[in-house]
Amino acid sequence: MSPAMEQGTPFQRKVWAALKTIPRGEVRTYTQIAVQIGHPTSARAVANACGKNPYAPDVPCHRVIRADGGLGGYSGEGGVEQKRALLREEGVDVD
DNA sequence: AATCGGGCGTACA
DNA sequence: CTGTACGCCCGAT
Repeated sequence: MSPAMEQGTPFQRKVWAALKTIPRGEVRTYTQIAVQIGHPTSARAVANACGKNPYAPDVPCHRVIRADGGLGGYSGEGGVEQKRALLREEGVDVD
């Protein structure tokens, strides 16, 4: 495990765990993740957790999109641009 | 399509 | 500990 992961908040750990369960080539919405970790109303908090996750591919935050089908954003390098590229490589149609 | 308010966890003063 | 500001949001006007 990465050392950075040991410092995350309890909420963040749940989010990361959920993100890791996303199969390659598929995407999940922030709301879905929120529900999966037991916080159905904390979609925004989930997004916040992801944004504070400048971590390695251990946590595929790029596989998380908005509920309306949009990509949302990306705090990682390359911004939403990189996010889109990754999804497209995994077989996700982002147009 | 654009705008508004609700709702949630974290960081900081 | 209380209050304020913020974010990769969401659903309803």
